Amino acid sequence: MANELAKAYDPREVEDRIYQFWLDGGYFHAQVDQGKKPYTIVMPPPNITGQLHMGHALDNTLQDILIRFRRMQGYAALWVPGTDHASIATEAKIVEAMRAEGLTKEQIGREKFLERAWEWKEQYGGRIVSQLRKMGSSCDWQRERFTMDEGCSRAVREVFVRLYEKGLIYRGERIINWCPHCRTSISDAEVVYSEQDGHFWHLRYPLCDGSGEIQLATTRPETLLGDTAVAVHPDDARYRDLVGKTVRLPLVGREIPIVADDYVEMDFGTGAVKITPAHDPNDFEVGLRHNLPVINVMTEDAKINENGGKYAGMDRYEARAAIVADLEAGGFLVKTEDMKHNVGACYRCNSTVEPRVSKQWFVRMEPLAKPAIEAVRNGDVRLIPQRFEKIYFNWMENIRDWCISRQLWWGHRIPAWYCDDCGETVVARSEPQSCPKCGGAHLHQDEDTLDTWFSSALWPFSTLGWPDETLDLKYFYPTATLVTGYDILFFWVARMIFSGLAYTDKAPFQTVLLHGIVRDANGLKMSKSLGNGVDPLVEIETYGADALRFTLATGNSPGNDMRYSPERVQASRNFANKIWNAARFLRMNLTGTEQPPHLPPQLAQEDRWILTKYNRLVADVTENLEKYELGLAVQKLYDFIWDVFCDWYIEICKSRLNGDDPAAADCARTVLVYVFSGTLQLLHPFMPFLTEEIWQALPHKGTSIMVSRWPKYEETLNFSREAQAFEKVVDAVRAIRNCRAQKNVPPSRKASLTVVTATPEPFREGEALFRRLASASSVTVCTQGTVEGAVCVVTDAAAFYIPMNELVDVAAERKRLTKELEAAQDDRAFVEKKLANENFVSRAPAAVVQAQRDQLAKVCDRIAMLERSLEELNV
RNA sequence: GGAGGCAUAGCUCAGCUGGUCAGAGUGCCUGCUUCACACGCAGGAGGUCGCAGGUUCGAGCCCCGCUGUCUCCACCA
Repeated sequence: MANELAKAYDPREVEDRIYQFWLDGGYFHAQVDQGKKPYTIVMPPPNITGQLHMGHALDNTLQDILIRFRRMQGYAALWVPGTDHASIATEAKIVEAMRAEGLTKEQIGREKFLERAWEWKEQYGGRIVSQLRKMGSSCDWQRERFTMDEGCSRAVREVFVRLYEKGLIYRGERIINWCPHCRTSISDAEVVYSEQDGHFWHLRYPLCDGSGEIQLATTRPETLLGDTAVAVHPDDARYRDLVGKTVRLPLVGREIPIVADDYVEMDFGTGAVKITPAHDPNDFEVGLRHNLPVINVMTEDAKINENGGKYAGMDRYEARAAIVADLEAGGFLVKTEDMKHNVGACYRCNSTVEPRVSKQWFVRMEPLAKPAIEAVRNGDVRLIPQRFEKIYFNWMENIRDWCISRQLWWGHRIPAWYCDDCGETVVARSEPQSCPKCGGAHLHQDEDTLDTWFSSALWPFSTLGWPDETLDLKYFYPTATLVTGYDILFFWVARMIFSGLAYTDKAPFQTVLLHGIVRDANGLKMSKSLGNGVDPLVEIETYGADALRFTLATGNSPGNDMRYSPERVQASRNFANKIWNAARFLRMNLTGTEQPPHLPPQLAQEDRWILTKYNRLVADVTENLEKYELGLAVQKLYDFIWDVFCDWYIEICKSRLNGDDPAAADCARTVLVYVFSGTLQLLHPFMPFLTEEIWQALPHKGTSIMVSRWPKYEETLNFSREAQAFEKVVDAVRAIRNCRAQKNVPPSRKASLTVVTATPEPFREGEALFRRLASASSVTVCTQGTVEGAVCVVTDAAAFYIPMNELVDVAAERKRLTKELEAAQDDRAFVEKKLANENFVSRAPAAVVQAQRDQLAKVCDRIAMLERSLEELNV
């Protein structure tokens, strides 16, 4: 504590210094140690273009809590950090930056573009990493990885080749989601649907034989240019005779068939559907079944192409308007309805996606999904909270093939080459020199790159050396826990699971801890466009990283969203300050010669009380952390530190510390340090900076709290009988304070105190406590007797007489005591009734019944004392 | 269309395997220049744990239904 006189904790003075101290000590680095058990977490790699937001802050806080906890428990705790190249997001940013210079990527070419991209990565890739340090993240920075570094890239090529060789990767003309703005395909998972106002245009298509027309409706009339059929349901009596006939496509003039397909819903619209195989996923399927031609009518940027006749060159919405106008003019438009419908948009740029047939690479999912489902079903991978398993199964069981090729430059280039001579496709780990089929020397590589998530899916093992059987991989893999938001369960978690199983034969992690989204104080999602995001770095600057971490860990249960409000961080900051001041108090009372604490043989009752409570805390916090109940653990620490240790134990110790018995003062000091430093250790995973700073200033062994040994529950510290006895004293102090407060007697006004009790020991020993905490000028403890004309306070264990004659209003006293008596009698009746219930006594566990009996005895004692007091008042 | 979450003090939320579980923070009220802390101390008010049933000796906690609310999946043109 460099600035130990400061009344308030100043995190800005502490945090960077402490972080550097940890770095210098090498405490973050984990290595293979056969004497230890491994505990591994791989960090969800943030995008290199990204900046730290509250989601990262939460995610990394939870991970750091777990990793620090396990490290202190003696595990070889490895937290692998890294960043993701985020192909589509990064490429978009670079393209945007180039536009400011008046350049397009096509102008400068692939090679130059990639140079720029790497420069960009060098410039900004470190930003988020340094922001993570501000959080106190104890990652092993020596192992920091990047999804496009040599090792990860090698893993990507290896996986691609293996899957291809197994027939699990194929290339084909299929309908995919196309983003006209990003100009690339995107996967199903990358499409975000939202309801929008639109129209439902009812059209008539005339039959070629002149015998009439068929009516149908569409929300996208511009796709009419690519229609190659009209479909009706095979059971639909209305259209049965029309199947096999042809219609003349309005505006285009093409003759197209009417086909029967049970994809059509008879009850919806007119029961007839125009079929555009090139621009609708369902129509594509229909097209396959009926061997329909596929006519692509759009360009990459969603303009009508040369197949669109006079509409060629128009933007899709422009064309829509023109076509509707022409249909109307041609008498083909029956009516226009308003209709809300779901429109898919690119999750990156929010442009409306255009389904489009194109040649792409796909991963065949079904064979991969099966073992991934099994791994979760049989418990090899556990999701927390468990309800996400259902969501996971639902997705995995209905999964479709994964489109993995992207028409982007920034990313892992697909390791496929095509022979210019014979057209052979060669998939290989490295560039082939000649065509294995025809021997030709001219090959060119596929232009596309892979979906970012293809490389992220390998993250748990590619970062540990896979495909090589490295020592790290053997020791640290499979990883223990994966911590991430439920929002990327499909994007990432699911894909890691099937990837791990497919390539390493092991599930990549045992437990997935899913957390929710951090929302603003009003419950809205934090977003750039709303401008309601709270910057974690600003919060750290204002309140400290520990306060931020504490806020994010508190009151948060797995899988649930949380709200972030300034009041909550302030409360956390106040808690940090409370701890700081407790430490100041200890420092002011230490002699400077203390050794790391050993407990003295002679303990006061309050020492046994606090040690018992502390010991319970050790057990509880440890258990909570092991069960991933981080929010419960931190709540218990808060309660113990503030309500038990500070408000009671420190106050109680002041008598001994300021008294004239040096042995008693030593004893108090020792227990204070013992309990406090142990508590700091328990709190360290949550508030690492503060706890380290204070721990260093207290008597301690070892170099850093973060590598100190996690406290253990000790049966020898469990003095439950004495602790219970002391609770009676605490209760008494509360009751006396309560009474004085009700009568508005200031603490400065002392009065003598007479305790009448059947169990005098704890009260005799607690004499000093009554003087200090209950404004007693003197304390007399006896087993019987009364004090006339005194205020009487009654607890379960004793009656307390405080003579303050001038304040005693006999009538008011009688009323108060009567009220208390009635309440106690109600309690007694309640418990008696319960105990009178045969079913309860016979069926409830013995301990529960006994607890009720004890309760009854207590209430009876209390009633007796209250009755006696009332009698005395009447004398 | 399918699945799920949430509904507990004015506000924000905890409450693990049913039995001192009716809690915390914040806000509010009343006192306090108590020698660590006003980012504090002491005391207090405030809830039929969404509604209606059921299981049980006993239910915020388990089951069924309903209402409100949020989310995810599917995508009927």
